[in-house]
Amino acid sequence: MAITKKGIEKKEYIVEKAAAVFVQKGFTAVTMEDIVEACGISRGGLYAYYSSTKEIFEDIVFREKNVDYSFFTEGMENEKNSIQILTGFFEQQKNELLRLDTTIRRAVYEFFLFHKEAALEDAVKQNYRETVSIISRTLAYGIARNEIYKITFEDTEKVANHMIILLEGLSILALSKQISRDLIDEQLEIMIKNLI
Amino acid sequence: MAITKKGIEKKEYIVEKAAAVFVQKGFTAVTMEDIVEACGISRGGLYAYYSSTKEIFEDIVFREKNVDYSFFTEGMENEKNSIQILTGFFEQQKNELLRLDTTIRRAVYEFFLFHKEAALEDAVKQNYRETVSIISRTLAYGIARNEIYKITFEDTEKVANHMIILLEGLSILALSKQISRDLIDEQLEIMIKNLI
DNA sequence: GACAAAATCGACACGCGCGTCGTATAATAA
DNA sequence: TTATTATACGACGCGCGTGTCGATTTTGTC
Repeated sequence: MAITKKGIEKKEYIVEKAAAVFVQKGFTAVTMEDIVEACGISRGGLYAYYSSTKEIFEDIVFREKNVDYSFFTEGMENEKNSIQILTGFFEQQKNELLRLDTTIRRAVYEFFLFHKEAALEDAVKQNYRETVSIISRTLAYGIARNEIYKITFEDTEKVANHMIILLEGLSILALSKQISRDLIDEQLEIMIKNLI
Repeated sequence: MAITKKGIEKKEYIVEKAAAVFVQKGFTAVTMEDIVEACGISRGGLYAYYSSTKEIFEDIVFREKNVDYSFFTEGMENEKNSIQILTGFFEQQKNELLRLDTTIRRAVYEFFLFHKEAALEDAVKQNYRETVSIISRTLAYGIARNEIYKITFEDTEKVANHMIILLEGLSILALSKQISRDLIDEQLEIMIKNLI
């Protein structure tokens, strides 16, 4: 069987193939039929592992590797300039923004707009909190090094939230209104300017 | 017939009833059947006016009255404080944010995530541009009155964009992660602080 | 009232996606 | 090899949404 490739779990295989479908069509529009087709397996074969698109979708999102924070931690350990660390992070986010239609993230947005799912919600919130935390610590690090002086230690969390919210806003604009690379650059620049 | 209420056009009636369905279920999940039911008319009756949910949805969005800018224009004409004008606008936006699940806007987000529709896109972009413009002018007005001094005349458009993007980000967070009223207040406050 | 035009109805045939289940195939053990 | 178990298949009946179209009702006009 071409399906059970040596050493690859069937579930992993399904999740991988299904992810491509969700990326393209979003969550709501996807049917079990679509996934059967994308996987090249039978209805029965699929139902043996998953009994709804929601189950599959959750699995995909949970398996998504979390954000990699080593960028921040290593930067601070090596005593790099805080502004450089943040700028690098923004650069990385910008690149993701520009290829948002090739990741599962767009489908996740759609999912949350009209579906409630506590488990997924918790996962996303957790991720959000972690990101706020690491940015916040980086800001504090920058303040301590006198590289960031327009905000105080008390502001770090607020400002970290502010940054992420702006990135979310840019995401939505990128998805629905096709904003330019220049606008993104310009906006990220403003954020830096509000720090130094 | 209870349907053709005196003086109300059939299309208006359909649009009104259908809007409630889209508000509740989003765009993708809605069927013609749903709308037939919501309107209390027959399949044939509906198809005489609209032949797809997309057509109806577009009509709803086009009929949505545009944002009311009199708030800004009147404020400036009466020489009100620019910060007060902006704060008032934010307050208004905040209230909308908090009841986003009762407006068509959430469905519009969903629509744009996975559907292309030039006409609708243009309408939304146009609206966006107008909002940037009026905020930008208000900022310039505030700078001229020495109420806003952390930015210059050249920055007004960038900063206006910045504000709207932040509001969009807050929208998404409000929809998917149930942010608190306090967080919104805190974030809007930061925007004001970056001006004065 | 009588007639024509317009509006409305709802039954119908069709296709699709669903979830199931008996059968067939493959893997494992004896 | 044979027996046992796990895995995979796909046909089936079902319900739902679709778009159509002839029949029916309402509206407008003389």
